[in-house]
Amino acid sequence: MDELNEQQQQRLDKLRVLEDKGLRPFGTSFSTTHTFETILQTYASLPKEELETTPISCQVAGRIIAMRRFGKAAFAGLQEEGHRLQVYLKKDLLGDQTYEICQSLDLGDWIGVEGRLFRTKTNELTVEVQSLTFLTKGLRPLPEKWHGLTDIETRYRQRYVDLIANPTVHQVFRTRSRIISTIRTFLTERGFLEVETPMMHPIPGGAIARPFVTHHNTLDVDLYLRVAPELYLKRLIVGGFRRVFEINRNFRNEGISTIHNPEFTMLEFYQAYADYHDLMDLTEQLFHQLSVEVCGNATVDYQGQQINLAPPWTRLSYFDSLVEVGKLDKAVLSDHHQAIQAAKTLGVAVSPKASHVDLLVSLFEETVEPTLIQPTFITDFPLEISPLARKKESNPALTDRFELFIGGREIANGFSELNDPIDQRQRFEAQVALRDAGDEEAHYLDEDFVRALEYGMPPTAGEGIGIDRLVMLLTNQASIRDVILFPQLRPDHAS
RNA sequence: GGGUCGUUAGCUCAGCUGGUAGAGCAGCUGACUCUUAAUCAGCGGGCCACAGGUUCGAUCCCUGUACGACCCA
Repeated sequence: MDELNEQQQQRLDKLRVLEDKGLRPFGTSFSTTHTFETILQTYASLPKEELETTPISCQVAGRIIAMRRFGKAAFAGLQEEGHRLQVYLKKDLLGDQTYEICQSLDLGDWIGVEGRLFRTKTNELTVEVQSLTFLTKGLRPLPEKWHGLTDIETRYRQRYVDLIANPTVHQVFRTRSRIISTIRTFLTERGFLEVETPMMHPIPGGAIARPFVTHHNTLDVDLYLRVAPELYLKRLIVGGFRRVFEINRNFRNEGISTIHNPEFTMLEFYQAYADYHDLMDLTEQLFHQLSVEVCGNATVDYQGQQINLAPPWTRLSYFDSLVEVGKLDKAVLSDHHQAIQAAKTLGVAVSPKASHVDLLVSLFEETVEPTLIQPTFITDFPLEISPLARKKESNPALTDRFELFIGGREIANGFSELNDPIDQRQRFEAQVALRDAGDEEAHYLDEDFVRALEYGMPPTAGEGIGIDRLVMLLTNQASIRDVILFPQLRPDHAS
């Protein structure tokens, strides 16, 4: 423990005083009749007179976050689950002994109270306390009441303090939970089965990304934290599940930014007999429903931009987007030297090893992606960067794939799955060649996955949706760290 | 990895060209039985992120380190 400051010492002293009075500073249980939320909802509009003629008793508990004392009476603000309720402590109702305890209460302490609801002169719904139970002593002072806790580093490192001091933060994480449960219901209602597949993979696969490595001692093998569940979910389609989904963590050993956390939550779902068009339709429905149910409107404000999630959304092919949105010369699409020139003109860094498709990817990220504010499906991605997607019948250099962009960033990725094991093996081999040439993000050859496809996977479409970025959009948060309870930070050696 | 900025009381922040530090809230003591940024009177509280350097003297100038934010790769 750190060296105690003055206020911590005073709180420890008060704890001893409570003990001397025979009270437990860290209590056991307390039964409540209401949550603050139900009280505030149920009685919000009940007038003063009615509360007096038909008294309502309640037993509630919360953390003290405000205290205004008047000698022989006091008002305390309690907080529970991000909601606030005032209680009135009066000496002649509580008795001398209990009131003495009230006088030593600190901001941060937890108490339970029993009493009657009334409205004050200023009409605030308040509990007039008849008896008080001390629940837990808080040994550290709370942040300040006006500004709360604003230091970003402390907010992330000590999220518990952030949640106490900033009710809007509390609200963001409640909304996050609502978003995820709405997604579960949406998919379950449509016949999708929720499954759990391994987080530790002997061969990392399913995405182009660098994995984290760990070691299993008894088996004496290296295992990789998964970069995506894709290859396991498709094995389940092979096994005969018609529609499956998984909402869980992926781990990618990459940099940290306002839109990247090393562990992040991904929804992946797979639907047999469907193609990528079906999934674009389904995605429009899902996002529209989420927006209406969670935000109350099909249009959401994201960082000052109005984003309309009502379908239908723009659908535009990858190549067309480079020309129409990115304003690049059409020759760039086919001519390597033109592409290099375009990159240089735009100031995009060009590796001498970069293939033509690598250049197009960079040009897309530079000229197209940031401009896609309204929901847009970009379709028909090049084969080389889509090693798990089905070839387009009309053009085998492309795939039946889409990515969804909203607010200038990628939010989802889906495609008609490649179910031809012979083609899949060739694609893996091309990836292995890239890996041998030094590309650490390229795929490994997963023999067991190819074997699964050899047993026959029905035509299937699959999609992944980045849950954290979706939550950012629907809660209007600028940084991924504001939608992840405990974002990854460098270890803090000071504490 | 590079650049810019930041780190001062429990919290939020001031601190001028270098002379060993201030406010508000919170805390403590006292007054007050309908306050809600309660009010009034008084009082405490600091390794100025850390380590060096320059200087008679450093929160302040210089170098480095740690952590964070933003931008770039």
